[in-house]
Amino acid sequence: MHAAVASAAALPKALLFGDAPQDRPAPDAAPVGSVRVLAKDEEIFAEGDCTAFFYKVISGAVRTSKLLTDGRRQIDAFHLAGDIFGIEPGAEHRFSAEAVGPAKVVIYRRCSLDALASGNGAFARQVVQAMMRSLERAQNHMLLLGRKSAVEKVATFLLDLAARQGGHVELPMSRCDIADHLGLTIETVSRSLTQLERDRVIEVPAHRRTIVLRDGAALRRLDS
Amino acid sequence: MHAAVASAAALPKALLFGDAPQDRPAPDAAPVGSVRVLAKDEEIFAEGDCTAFFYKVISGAVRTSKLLTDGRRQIDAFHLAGDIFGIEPGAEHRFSAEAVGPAKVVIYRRCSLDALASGNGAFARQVVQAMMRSLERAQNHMLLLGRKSAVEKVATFLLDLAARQGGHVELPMSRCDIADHLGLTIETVSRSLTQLERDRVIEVPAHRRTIVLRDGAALRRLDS
DNA sequence: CGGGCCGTTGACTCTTGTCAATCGCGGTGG
DNA sequence: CCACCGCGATTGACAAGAGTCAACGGCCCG
Repeated sequence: MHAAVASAAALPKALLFGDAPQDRPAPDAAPVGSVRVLAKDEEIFAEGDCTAFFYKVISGAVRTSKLLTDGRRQIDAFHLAGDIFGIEPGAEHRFSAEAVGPAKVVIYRRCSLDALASGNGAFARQVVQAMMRSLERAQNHMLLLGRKSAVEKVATFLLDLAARQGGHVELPMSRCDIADHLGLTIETVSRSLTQLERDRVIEVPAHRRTIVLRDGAALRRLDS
Repeated sequence: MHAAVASAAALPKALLFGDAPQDRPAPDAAPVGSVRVLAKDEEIFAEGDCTAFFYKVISGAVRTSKLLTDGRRQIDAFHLAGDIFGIEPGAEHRFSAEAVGPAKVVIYRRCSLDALASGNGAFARQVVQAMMRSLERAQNHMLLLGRKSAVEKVATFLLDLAARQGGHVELPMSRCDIADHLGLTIETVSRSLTQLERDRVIEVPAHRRTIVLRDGAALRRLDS
């Protein structure tokens, strides 16, 4: 069984019990730039919601993911402080987004996107760049998903996180989230970390949420 | 022509041959580009090449792919007639592109992309939409790569191709290309097709480059 | 103290990859 | 015309990597 199903309890309640439409931000409720404070696993938007807004992470981490009908989940990306997410081409979100832990996001009206058409502002450029970065990340991620082994996937993931966090690695997400991001199971993620630890490439202190990169060169070799 | 194909072709035409040429400022928006005729496997650009141009397929098919250092390849997408490819965020291509078989492409200068920053309305919007489509495809593909079984991958691939070709499936690419697109090996692709054939879901005439979809419902079930 | 999570580990299974043989087709040259 | 060759695709036997199922340990929190 896949990780996502195994840990049904960890999935947002909204997913399991259905989500009353009024639970979600009403299309006109949020002014540009308002902040929303989120609890762990709280849903920001669901697959199929209309794309009235997009978001920027202030603190914490957010995951965007898709589901197959049988519950298998693919996390597209983790978004950390400063990242923009939720920009989509169509009228409906094709991903759902939830807070990984307690988090804060700023909400922007999607129509700000139309500034692209008329706007030469710095903001428009920033939004377009965010989109391009998403695309770039998606492309790299496809290579990872389609062609890398479990250990390589984990190594790439750690290096990526280290680069985005400034050298150290503090995992804001669960093994289940990591597994769904890398197209693996939680057991395989765990075993890969154990193997990297055995090979003295990383160290994983007892809390298991911090990772010390011991041999960056070895990691980069795995990253190809 | 079926709706799906018409809409796929409509975007590029609007983008590049817009019916209101006068609202595009001339000098650095793309002049209708020169045509390049390509032989099978001929390279259009390589990973690392600078992104001076982007392209539209006139005929044939083009693949964009990435390589790991050990030679494993992930094909990002196949681009058919009417498709635009080669738009990238950075100064260098992070993919290589080659013709799948004999093909023709139109070449456009990339500098038209800079229209984004200076805010030329219609053109900018459409380029952004093309980018968003790439992103959408990338995202769907990640789900496929990370979470679908071999048979499911092949089923999805066939349905996608059928939608883009107007209902029938004529494979312009080799099993090897398909395998690299789906994150499989050629043997597994072949076995999956054989299994679908055994289950009377598809038929594969002797040339092995045409596929008849016999049980679309079954395919869609596999597609989830 | 007890229960629920989360993560790790072990034993086993199974899908997919690997390696190798074969088939069939199309082109080529005797 | 036909034998030969090369390439792409298929098939089979086997190996291996990852998934599944299950047990366990630590930690937090009531």
